[in-house]
Amino acid sequence: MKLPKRYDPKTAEPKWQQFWEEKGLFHFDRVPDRPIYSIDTPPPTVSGRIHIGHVFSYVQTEVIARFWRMMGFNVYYPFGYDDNGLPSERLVEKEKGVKASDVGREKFVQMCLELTKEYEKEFSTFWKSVGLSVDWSQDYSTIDPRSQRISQRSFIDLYRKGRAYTREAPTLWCPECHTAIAQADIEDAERDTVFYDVAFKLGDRDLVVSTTRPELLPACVAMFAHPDDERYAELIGKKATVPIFGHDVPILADEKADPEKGTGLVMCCTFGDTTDITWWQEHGLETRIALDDNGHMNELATGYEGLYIKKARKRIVEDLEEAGLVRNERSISHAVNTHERCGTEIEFAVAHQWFIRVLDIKDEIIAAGAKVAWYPDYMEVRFRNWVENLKWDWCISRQRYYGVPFPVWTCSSCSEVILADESQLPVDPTVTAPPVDVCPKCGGSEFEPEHDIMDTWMTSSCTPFLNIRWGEEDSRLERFLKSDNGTEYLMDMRPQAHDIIRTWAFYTVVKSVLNEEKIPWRTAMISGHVLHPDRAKISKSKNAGSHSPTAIIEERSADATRYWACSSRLGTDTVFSYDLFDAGKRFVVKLWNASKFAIMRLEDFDADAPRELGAPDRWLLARFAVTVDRATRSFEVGDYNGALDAVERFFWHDLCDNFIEIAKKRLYGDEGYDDAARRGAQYALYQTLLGVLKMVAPVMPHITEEIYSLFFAEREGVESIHIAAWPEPPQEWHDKAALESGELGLAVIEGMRKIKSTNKVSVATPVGVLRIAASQELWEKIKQLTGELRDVSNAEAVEHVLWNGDTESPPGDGFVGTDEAGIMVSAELKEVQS
RNA sequence: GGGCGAAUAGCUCAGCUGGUUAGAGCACCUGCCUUACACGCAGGGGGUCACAGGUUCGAGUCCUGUUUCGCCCA
Repeated sequence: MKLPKRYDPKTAEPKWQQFWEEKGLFHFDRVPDRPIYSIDTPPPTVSGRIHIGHVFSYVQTEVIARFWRMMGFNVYYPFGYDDNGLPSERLVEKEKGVKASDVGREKFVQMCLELTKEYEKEFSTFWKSVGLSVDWSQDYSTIDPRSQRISQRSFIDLYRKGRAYTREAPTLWCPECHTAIAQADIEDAERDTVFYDVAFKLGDRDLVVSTTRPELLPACVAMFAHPDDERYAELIGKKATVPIFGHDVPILADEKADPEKGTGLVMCCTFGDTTDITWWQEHGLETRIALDDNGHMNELATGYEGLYIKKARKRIVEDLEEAGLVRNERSISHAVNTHERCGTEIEFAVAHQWFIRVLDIKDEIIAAGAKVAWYPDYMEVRFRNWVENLKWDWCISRQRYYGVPFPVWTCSSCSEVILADESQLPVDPTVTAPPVDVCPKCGGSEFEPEHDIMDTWMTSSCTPFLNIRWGEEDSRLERFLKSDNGTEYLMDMRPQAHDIIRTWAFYTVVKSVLNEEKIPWRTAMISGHVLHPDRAKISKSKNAGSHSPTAIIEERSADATRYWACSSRLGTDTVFSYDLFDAGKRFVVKLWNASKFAIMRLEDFDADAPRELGAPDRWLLARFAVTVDRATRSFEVGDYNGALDAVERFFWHDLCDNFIEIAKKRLYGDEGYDDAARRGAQYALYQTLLGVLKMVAPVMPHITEEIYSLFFAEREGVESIHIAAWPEPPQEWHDKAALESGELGLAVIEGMRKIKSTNKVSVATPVGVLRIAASQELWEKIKQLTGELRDVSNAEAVEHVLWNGDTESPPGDGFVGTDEAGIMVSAELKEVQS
């Protein structure tokens, strides 16, 4: 059989993707009797464009799925879409040019559903073109009824366990999105602003405070100085008058007031920052709210009502200046907290919100995180640091529309919380009546449905539950649950990028610990980011559009792209460059060409006929055995890069450049070799090429499948390389002596090649006598290779010159050294061309 | 200010538990159309492994400090 001259990924890749899908090769339970390996795939938010960073991350983890499948596992690798929540809402508002509040809840939710469905189709098509070995029949979306049901079930369980609570409290608030948010939704941003020194009055005395938020003057409830600050010691306990607004506020002492900052005197407003909240709580201060939910001044800010924050600030500063109360102003750049979804500076609002109590169990969460094997391991530290630094319970209510509703009603007379019945789930309390007619506590019959929806992370933190169908009739908990040293875990692996350790990883651990008292996964594979050449992170919100992944896959092929993704170490960021795509492409071509040659020479290979393994064959098999060991150990701990490196080196260097060159004449069936010797070479070639294809298959699934299907599939009796068994070299291939003599032989070849290269002649140039100077001991190891050394050198004869290294060079002319100590080589070139 | 990571050839990256002369690809130089591959092959040049100390028989690898960059958090 003759393979076509060239391999064309443009036609081959879609062909194989279709083949895999039609054959259902990646279906969970295709081999139900095998042990399960389950993967908690990240459901991407459909609100963002797919960028090359996604491809980087997904490929790095998907190759591991392919590896375990070949290792004989029943791999569960689903796909999901995170389509509920604020990100999707913002997408719809942007694309359709509407505001949720104008359209109405029902209509808006409908628009969200429609648009996200469209995007999901696009996403699936794209991910198939990358060659992900996903079982598409297992896909889910975080807004689908089952996800909503599981999410609500999880909430009800947390409520019953006393973990979910509601209360009226100052909460992080986004005035743009008009909703409460959680600590994890905050992003720091460097912003330019102005520091104003504003004079308060105490009698005739000026008390100057520095502030960047003069618009919060109407919300000022106190002034603070450090207790040791002598400048203000006598003022503590007195009252100062707030400029413009004229109300009096107490002057108090607290250690959190920094004497070094500004004048050392600071105003406390309800609420400017978290310190204000602490002071407000600890000192029992009054509450003066001057901002409404949309970031406009309210009636408390007399004269400025209805103005948006920035505008109010400008006007108040003007009025202060006019009154001569601004003593100084200077421009500064400082870090502010913004909402990561929209970039708006966050405010604080006092409102009724739902929370998950986590601050009291930080240690438990940290301990659970420590039981997960993080790859790379330092990612666990990031998880721990985040949990240690938590300041808020997890705020899970959002004053939005598109998301999972709280399965909750409240008694209108006594505020008793009424939970939905399991049979009602999923439930929208605004359209469904509560499961009771009268309040079990007070007998009241009026109920108020909860209008808020849950934080989108409340559902995405359930992904292990969605995968195991937690609490559902078709629950897989029993099947998926495994334990390791007494630690029970729900799934085998969580793949994700490091930027969402604080959200997705953290919340998932919280849920698994609280709902199930288990850790969510045995391992977590944390991948890095792709950076622009100017080192900025490529992400969905920034720099989208450049390096379109669709274009890259089309131009460079999925295999080359996957090779690129596997060329940097797990967890580390990489600067985008086409260099490694090109390396991947060359690897594909080389695999094709080498296979073309091999298959031509293997066509008549009869594995059952007697064969004799020559020294080069034993050397190759020994090198192969070492390579399989390393590749397997690497893949087992998620080190795709180490595995690929080992296999590529073996293939290119050992198999192609050396073995094939050395064994060529034997493979051609040239004179001087009998059939058994030829079959020895064929055997080594067959085994190692097949093994290489298998080990490369996780990274480059298309080219390997193409080659495998053209020759190996029929002989091996397995229709696809991706469900073939991972190579397992027999013990006898681990042959130390063969390795040693092989290396010596290569040293001879290197010397011979150097002679030809120095003389600027072709490597095919005939040689008279090839002389090998070596000790008797070394020669014993080399001499079994004389036939092949003669072939590869195109020499008439090979002679041994006894030389123990006791003289500078052996007797005779033209000897060159080699990398192998103790061997020198000379060769008489027959047709020296000038 | 705290935490984590990175710093290796002109560029993009490897380098596993410390062990001869630090690797790959691109780029560069010299050759070679060799019955798989010129998208190739052979040979070569190029690195004081950020800097300064330390541990060790031995350090790119471990420890301490410094500098620069990135990420996360205050």
